Amino acid sequence: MTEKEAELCQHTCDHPDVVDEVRKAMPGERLQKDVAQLFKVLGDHTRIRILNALYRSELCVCDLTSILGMNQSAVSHQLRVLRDAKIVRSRKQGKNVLYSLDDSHISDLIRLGFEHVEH
Amino acid sequence: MTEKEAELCQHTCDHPDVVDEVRKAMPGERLQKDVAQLFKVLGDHTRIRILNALYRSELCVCDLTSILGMNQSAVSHQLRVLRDAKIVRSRKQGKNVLYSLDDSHISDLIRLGFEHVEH
DNA sequence: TTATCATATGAGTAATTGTTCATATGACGA
DNA sequence: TCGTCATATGAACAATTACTCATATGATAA
Repeated sequence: MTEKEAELCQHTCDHPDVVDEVRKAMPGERLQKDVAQLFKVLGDHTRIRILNALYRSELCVCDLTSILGMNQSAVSHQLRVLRDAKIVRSRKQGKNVLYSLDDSHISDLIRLGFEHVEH
Repeated sequence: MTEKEAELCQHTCDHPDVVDEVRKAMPGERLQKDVAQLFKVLGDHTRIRILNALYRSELCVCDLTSILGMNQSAVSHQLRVLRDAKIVRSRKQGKNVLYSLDDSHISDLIRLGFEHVEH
């Protein structure tokens, strides 16, 4: 739809003032993109399983591989996504790399997600 | 990785007991899939923008089309995704269909998401 | 050093997804 | 009834993504 069409649409609608108000109250695009990105990273079965495991304990890649019953490469790839999103952090310990949740906000988010789904 | 390899991996790792504990404490697969699905639906820029708009007011498709500056078909498609996920609900009013957030849990989730991103 | 183990990563691929275009549905006013 | 408006939906397409395979890195042990 072109901008002109959207404009027209606004005029014909029932609540042009509400629309204007909402438009002004909308958060910035950057912020909304970041939030969408955060949820997108949380929105994957494998990654949710990883986070549930890390919610209980700091674990190495090998532990996670075993817990999830997946191949090590797949787990590492997903850990990278989680690390890039600053949802988990890692530290080296000898040959192993130990992962843990980065932030308590994340646990809250996941908990709330489970609460919602469980009704 | 085969199951046998995963098994082997567990033995070589530093914390086989922790791994066992975590494995037992993991939520059911169904539940984890549902949570991942919920976050996945929230994890899209357009849908987050729709939810932010509806957070302020009940709105018809036309209002949303105008606020987002997108074509009507795209908005309708995303509303369907949100409706299927029971994140928004709709009611008819004459020619229009009015959408609103379905549940306060959802507002909480989104608010938490923004709080996290804003640091 | 060399062999082995834990982890990371690039390429390739199949599946999913968001948007557009065209069209359908269904309600209202003339 | 007819035309118009608001919304919904199917098909097509481009972009993204999760996984696998093969290989690289980097640390430890012999």
